[in-house]
Amino acid sequence: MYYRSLSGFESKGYKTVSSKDLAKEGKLTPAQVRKDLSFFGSFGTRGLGYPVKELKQKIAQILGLNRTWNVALVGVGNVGSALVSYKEFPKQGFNIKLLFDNDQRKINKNHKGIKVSDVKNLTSKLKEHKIDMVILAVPSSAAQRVTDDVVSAGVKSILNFVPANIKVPDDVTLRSVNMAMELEHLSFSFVNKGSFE
Amino acid sequence: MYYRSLSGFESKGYKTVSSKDLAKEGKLTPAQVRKDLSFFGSFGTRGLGYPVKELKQKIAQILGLNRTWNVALVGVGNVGSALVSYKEFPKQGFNIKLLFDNDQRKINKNHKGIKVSDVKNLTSKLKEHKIDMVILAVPSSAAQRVTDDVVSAGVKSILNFVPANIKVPDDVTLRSVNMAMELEHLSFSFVNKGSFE
DNA sequence: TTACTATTGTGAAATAGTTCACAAGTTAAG
DNA sequence: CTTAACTTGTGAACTATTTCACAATAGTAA
Repeated sequence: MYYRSLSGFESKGYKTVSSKDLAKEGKLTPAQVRKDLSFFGSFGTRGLGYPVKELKQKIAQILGLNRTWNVALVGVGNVGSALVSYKEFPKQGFNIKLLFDNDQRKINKNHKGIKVSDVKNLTSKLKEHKIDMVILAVPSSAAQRVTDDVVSAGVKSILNFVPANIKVPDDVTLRSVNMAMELEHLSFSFVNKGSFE
Repeated sequence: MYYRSLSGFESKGYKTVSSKDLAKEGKLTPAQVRKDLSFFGSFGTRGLGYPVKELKQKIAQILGLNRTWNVALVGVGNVGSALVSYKEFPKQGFNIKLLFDNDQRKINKNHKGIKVSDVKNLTSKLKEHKIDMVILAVPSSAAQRVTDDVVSAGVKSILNFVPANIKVPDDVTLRSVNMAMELEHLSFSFVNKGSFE
């Protein structure tokens, strides 16, 4: 979030920003901002604030955005297709290099300039192309099976869009995005307006 | 998350589950599960556990899943198209009733059985069809403008897929999904493996 | 009935996270 | 040079969340 805010301040021509400025962007307190940043180091100057460019670069380094990542996507359905075209990914150094599906009608066809491979060759191709991260967008029924193959290829980072409870070993980072859950949040807030939240 | 776990236990034929069972599903402690549930009431039986069906129904009620919601989607691009076809939405009672775009080539065409309307008529149509929630999948540059129209139509719940910092009044619930941020999480974990986390 | 095992619900204790408040440093104006 | 306005970095205070631990039951078997 700070990274995105800083990009905004940078394009507005700011040379420095205060913790107060950053706080306003994300509904935080200035103290929170200072504590957050000070966890990683002492980037600001008393009386002046934080240097926008340098802080942005520091955060890029912390987030691992100052390199490129080889990403593979499994499941070229509705969600998968959308992600292939998602422009933010390459902008931040996440390059989708391989696509996989199990549908013969899709295999070997080009999809936004990338040839779709048979998911049967998943493990070998992931190794061969030195893939760092895998995005899962397969049907729920196939999710665990595909995940096991991805793990056996040595991939340590998985972004899961399947609404299923997937198990991975401790040394693998799994992050799940469940769009239905996001709408459930809204309906919860709606129903319980004022009570909890 | 509990709702999803309970669905799983239900289809496996469980009549009751313990806090221990539920904890295993979501990497929580049994104490956490009991505290979470007890916040909303006392649903279990000592010695026995929680009745799966009843607890699931209770959570559905808490989340607002025991009714249907009228949803509109603005921006029928890559992400928007994927969401229109997302099967989990109708399963949980979220029915996409209206689609909007500003591209003349898309307007009045059918998209998965729903006619795409001109975004010019957004406010009036949202009111007319009693829309409860709006999903935003427009380009960043249009996000705030569209949001303002949505708010002025009286919609109180917005799910935003645009990677931009959108402002809404306090009485409107805005939830944002930023897919690039999800990959940043993975790269952060990768780079800082073992250090923080 | 009794003994034993399972399991909830919940105060109390322990951890974790946030905000406060202020010394220390920076800039600008007179 | 002095004063005033800012603003960081960070212990200390405060607030919130999680875990512990145990009384209170429920089920089962002898």
